[in-house]
This record gives sequence, C-alpha cells and structure tokens, in this order.
Amino acid sequence: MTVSRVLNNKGEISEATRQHVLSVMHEMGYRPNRVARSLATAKTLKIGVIVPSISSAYYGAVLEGAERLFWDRGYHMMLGNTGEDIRREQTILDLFEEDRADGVLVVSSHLNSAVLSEYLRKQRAAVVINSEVEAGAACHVRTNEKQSMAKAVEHLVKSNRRCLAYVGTNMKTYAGRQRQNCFVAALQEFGASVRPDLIMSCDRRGGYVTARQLLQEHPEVDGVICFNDEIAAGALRACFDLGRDVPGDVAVIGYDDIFLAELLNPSLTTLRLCLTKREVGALAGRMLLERIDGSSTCDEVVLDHELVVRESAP
Amino acid sequence: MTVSRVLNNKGEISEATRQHVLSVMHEMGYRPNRVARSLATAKTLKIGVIVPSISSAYYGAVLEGAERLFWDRGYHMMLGNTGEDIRREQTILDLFEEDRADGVLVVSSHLNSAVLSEYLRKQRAAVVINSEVEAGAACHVRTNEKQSMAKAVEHLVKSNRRCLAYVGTNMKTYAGRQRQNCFVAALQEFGASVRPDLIMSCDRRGGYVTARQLLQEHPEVDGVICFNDEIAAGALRACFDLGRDVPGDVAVIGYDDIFLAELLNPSLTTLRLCLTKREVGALAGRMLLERIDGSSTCDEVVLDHELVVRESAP
DNA sequence: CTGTTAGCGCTTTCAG
DNA sequence: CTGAAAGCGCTAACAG
Repeated sequence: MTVSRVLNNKGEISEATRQHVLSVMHEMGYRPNRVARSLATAKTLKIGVIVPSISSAYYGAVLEGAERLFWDRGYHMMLGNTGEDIRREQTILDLFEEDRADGVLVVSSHLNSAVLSEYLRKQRAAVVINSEVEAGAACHVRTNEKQSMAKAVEHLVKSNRRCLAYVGTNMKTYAGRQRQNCFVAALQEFGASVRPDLIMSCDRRGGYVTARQLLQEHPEVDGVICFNDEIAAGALRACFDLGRDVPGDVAVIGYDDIFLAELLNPSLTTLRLCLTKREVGALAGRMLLERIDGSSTCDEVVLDHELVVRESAP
Repeated sequence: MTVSRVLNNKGEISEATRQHVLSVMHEMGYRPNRVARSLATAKTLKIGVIVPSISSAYYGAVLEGAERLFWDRGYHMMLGNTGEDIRREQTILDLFEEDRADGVLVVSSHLNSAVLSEYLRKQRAAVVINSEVEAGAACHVRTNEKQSMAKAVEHLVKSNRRCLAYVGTNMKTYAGRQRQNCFVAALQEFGASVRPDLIMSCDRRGGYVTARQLLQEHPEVDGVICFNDEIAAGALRACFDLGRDVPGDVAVIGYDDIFLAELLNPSLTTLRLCLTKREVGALAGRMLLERIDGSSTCDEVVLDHELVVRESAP
C-alpha cells in the first residue's frame, strides 16, 4: 500500500500525497508495527547480546559501547544475562534464534568451543568477544593474554620481586584460563620459579578473603597479580589489614583499569586494554553489523594490554 | 494448524499425533518463529528497559535483578541506554512503542513528569524506578531520600561535625534533586548552618577533583556527604592527597554501598538500600508483570536506606 | 505515480 | 480429536 512507501521513503511518490499521508498518520497518532514489518521482511533489526553478568563494571562498559552503535544504526538490543550458568546461556541462544535476531554478540562465553560454535552457526550472524569458537562460526575479538601477563611478570621481576603469586577466578572463561596458564608461562620465561601453591582462585567478590589467606600462609610472597581490579582491591585491603606495606613488602597488579583503580590507596597498578571497554563493544558491534550486511572484512581482532604503573607496583 | 496445538499444549490432542509432531519438529531442527506468533497474538513477550547508563554498577545490578525475573517468566528484555540524553530517551520510548513491547521499565528518567507520563500512557504497561510520573501513568518504586539524608546528617552532627558539605551530581534526576534538597532540609532540621558554597556538584567521575577543590577552598569542612560511593571514593583520595585525616579531620559518607566500599582505605560509611539493587530490579519487574496480566495490586513502593557505619565516618 | 494482491508464520475459530 | 480458513499489519511485486 502507499503508506508503506512513504514510511520507507521508497519508490516514487508525489510530494502532495506524501505530505497528506504524513499528516494523517500524525493526527491519528499512528505508530508503525515493527513486529508485522519484521515478519514481512524477515529482518527483525534486533541484536541478541549475551554476557555473564550485566552488573560487572567490565561487561557494562562493553555493552554500552555496543548498545550505542546498534541504536544509531536502527537495531535494538535484546539482552541476556547468563549468570555464568551454561544451561542458561544455551537457552538464551535458542530463544534468540526463535526471535529471529539478525545477529548475536556473545561476550565471554562459558560454553566450550564445539558447543558454542554449533549454536552460533544456527544464528544469522555472530561475533564473540573473548570466547573460543571454531573458525567460520563467528567473528572474534580477543585479548592477547600471553603478552599482557608477560608485561606484568616482567615488571615485577625487574623490580626484584622474587616470589610471585596469582589470584585468579574459575577457569570457565577464556580470560580465566588464559591468564592462569600465561602466568605460569611467563614465570618460566623470566626465569622465576613456579609454585603451584601460590596460584589461587576465587569468585568476583572473594579477593579479600583469598588474598588474606594467601599472604598469611605464604609470608614470603612479595608480588601478587590479580585477575581483575576488584580482586586486586581486596588484595590491597588484605595487605593493609595484615600490616604488610604496599608496595614496600608486597606489590599488587590488577587488570582492567576500572575507574576506581586510581582512587584506591595506594593507587593500583593495572593492565589496561589498548581500547576502552566501550570501544571494544563498539568494535564488536561494528563487526557484527558488517557480517549482517555481508560486507564483513576481517574475522579476528587481537587486542593488547598496556601496563599502567601506579603506586601499588611502581 | 495442529502443530500450533502441540507447541502450546492447548486444545485436545491425541498422544500419538502429539509425539509424532514432536519428533518431526526435532529432526527438522524446527524453531518456532516468535515474530509471527507475536503478530498473531498481539503479545510480544518483550519488555523494554531504559537506564541512563548500563555501565554504572548501580543500574547494572538493578538490571540484573529485572532481567532474571523476565527471562524466568518467558519475557525477553530489550535494553535502551539514554546516556543521560533526553532526546534519546524519548526516541527509545517511541521505538519500544513501535516494537509493541508488552511493558516498559524506566529507571531514573531524565524526563519531567508531564512528558514522561505522556510517553508512558502510550505504552501497554509501565513501571518506573526513581522517576517522577503522574498518578495512573505508571507504577512507581522510589527511595525515601528525605529520611536517608536525615540519617546521614544526624550521624555527622551527633559526632560533632560542625561544617558539613555535600558533593552531588546534576539535578536532572529524581535522586539528584532530592538528595541536594534534602541535604539542606536536614541541616535545618538538625540546627546546622546552611552554607550554599559548600554544596557542589560534579559528574560521575568528578568526585576527586571536586572534593579536592572543596577542601582546599574551605579547610573548615569536617564532614562530606556524597551523592554516591564513587564520588565518595574520590573524596577519600582527595583527603589523603591533601594530608587531611579521615575520619580524624574529615568524615565522609557515600550512598549505595557498592562492593568496593568496604575495601576502600579507610572503608566507607555509606547509605545502603533496605533491598539489594538486584531485589529492587526484581521488585519493579514483578510489579510490571502484574500490571501486564492485570493483577496489579499496588501502585507505589517506597524504599528506605540504612546507614552502614564504617571507618570513614564512625 | 498509485492501487491491488499475495504472502511472511503463526493463532484462532469453525467445521468436519 | 484434527483439518481448513481467516487474519494479525506490514512489504513487495505487479498491474493500472
């Protein structure tokens, strides 16, 4: 019908009828029905996004970058939070398929490569951030964990720290696995001794308790690298409560450079991505939109970290 | 068609055909099309959610609570981030209408009561958190700012702080306006002098700079209440850098009790909601679903804060 | 340039 | 209990 034509600025239309249609639409308070349009065009203009936890400062910022880009390009974002639950992640992926989402963006999947790839192949288009997928199943943005961990370890070794510990998280996630493995690799690379008893793990909130235990059981530890800044903040406070001076007795390094990192006391030395989290989200979003309209150019982007030196590990 | 009947477990169906349909569905890898279903039923099972900023720890946690509830009840969540931009907020609301979202949840709107109410009346159902709306336009969850600010001021006055300052944010938001006004009201209530020059405001990241300036220009300040914990973290660090002892010289109080509040050094005294942020999200979500299915029972919920006393203001 | 028509994939109503 | 048919609001292809 003609109305469709003016809505979409498509086809030839006389200015007269065009204006007429617009004015009638306006006075009726008409709103086009995107559901019907989606059914007719087989395009939903919806992107499904999956994160382990919205409330994390890290994922939140990534989401914000992606969200902004999607809306600007006319796409709406459907959000799924897995709560780190594998079954939930699969269910959400299935539902995005039923929603006929034009594309899916998965951040830090907890699914293994084979399973995730199978789910993503069923989607119309997919991009993942820091998740393992088989080539072809999705585009990929990932961080170079080997290089970043090497920077941290090297920094500590060069400032004469001799007994390094790592406080990580579970190994369910790409970064979780990589950082722990790369920590060991980096110790070897820089000739430091590897002590499995100095590798601990905790959940997002457990930095304080875990670091405290580590430092009590192993007073010889003089350097701690943490999976992220929140855990590092716990380690800092644990040092303080145990009377260990930072950086005098112990050096502490985190990951992410969250906003509060430089406000902590002592301020936190940390590994910061070469892109802001928002930019990472926007980058992944852009790759997804390119995949959707078929102009996809690259399949993988690898991002580096830089060491931001502050008081906690000068 | 029959398939529809088995999908929805509706109508009478023989177990034989039922099983047959299911097995065929399975081997074809069939996924029902929710877009078509939405068009036919005039229900989308989608909720539109609007926040000023996903990346804030505060909104993130609220979202997480709401999201979990929605998915559990079969609803998907579409997320809109306003970036504190009024026009963007209106656009998103319009688009949710075009999406025929079954309901809309608005957190901390930047729109004024009249405008917001008009937009919400066009939606199928609406709930707002900490936003001003006209009665009837939406259900409402809000915090009792008057009472919470009184607690903070009373606590400081009773510990003999005589010169209190407030570091807030812009007045574009319900909480922003309320906290600043209630600060003045509470000073009067407890017989403290009101000094407009000790009321400052800054953006989310500006706590350090603003507090530093405040303390330099007004060395007599011995108590600072901040709009939230992130700003308070900046104030803490500003005190440290200026050589002012906390809590000896200056007491600092924040709002929200974010995870890092107790890890700061000194740990932060703060006002915590009687519900976790996640619970607030779930509560609002539940109210929205009740509005959608017509079982709505109450129109407004008011939430109190409690003072969590830590080192920064004992 | 503008009106008509046939779907998009589902639900719902009405017969069989 | 199961098939057939109409219709949700839009787009796209085809005539006028």
